[in-house]
Amino acid sequence: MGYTIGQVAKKTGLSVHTLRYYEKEGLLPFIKKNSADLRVFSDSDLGWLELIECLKATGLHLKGIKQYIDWYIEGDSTLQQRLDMFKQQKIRVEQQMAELQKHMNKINYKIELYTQAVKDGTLHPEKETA
Amino acid sequence: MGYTIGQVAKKTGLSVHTLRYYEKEGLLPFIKKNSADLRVFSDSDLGWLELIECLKATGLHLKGIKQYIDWYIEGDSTLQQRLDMFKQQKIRVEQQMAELQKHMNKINYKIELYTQAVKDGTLHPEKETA
DNA sequence: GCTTGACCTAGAGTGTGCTCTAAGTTCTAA
DNA sequence: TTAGAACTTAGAGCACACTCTAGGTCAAGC
Repeated sequence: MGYTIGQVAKKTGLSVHTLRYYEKEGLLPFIKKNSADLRVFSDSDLGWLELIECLKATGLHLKGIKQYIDWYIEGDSTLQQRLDMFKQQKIRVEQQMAELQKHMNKINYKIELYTQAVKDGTLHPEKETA
Repeated sequence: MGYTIGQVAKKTGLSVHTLRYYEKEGLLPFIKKNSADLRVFSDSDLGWLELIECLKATGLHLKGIKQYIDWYIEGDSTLQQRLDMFKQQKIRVEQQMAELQKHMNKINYKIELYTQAVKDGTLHPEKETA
């Protein structure tokens, strides 16, 4: 229930530099410091890091994540904005999934093409535009 | 069957700057120049741009895309490398899809949470780590 | 013949997200 | 009590992928 920055770095795969950078950017406003001025991460902070990772991986920039956290801090008056943000993010993820499926189809086609080409020892039809 | 850089920019949504940059980086080695030194893009070049987009969107850096194009230029002796690259890329896309599904689940949970919170006018349980 | 617009090259500048360095403090353990 | 590891801040540096600027060419239309 209390982790050092090094422990959190190991747990999350982020570097200690990145964790400090996130804090500086206002993405981790709930971290405490102990008497020796060392950061003490709680389980809740780990939860925030997971959420940051989720929003980042789905295309939100740190600025957008900060906006969400600022809304969170502001309290119940921003519930609608936060809901809207998640709804917007859901739409993005759906688009990303559709895009990814299209890319997968193209890659599968290439794998077929090149599997045959390796068998033949040559790539004949050059269907690069497929 | 012959497009100016401006026409290709409109078609693809890339800027003319980006297209020139891609060429400079060796990603478009098949583009011709006409007598006035203007680039002439062919349909095949548009196909290459689609492939570049596909590889970029699935996590390959321009350097990796260049590697593929260099292999392509090198000819049949690199068929196996190119096949391996596409297989590797397929694995990446599968991972990305799984990740994206996890993120979608988290976002859906948040949408439920905040939909209820907006109804209630307040967010009680603070299940940020869910 | 002159303006406009699209193109050209070379190279500088920008935004994002880290990543590292320097100089210093604090804790642990031999 | 002293070495070493882990932490601190402030700020510089870096990689990537653009993005823009300056200065110039060229073709078409008024």
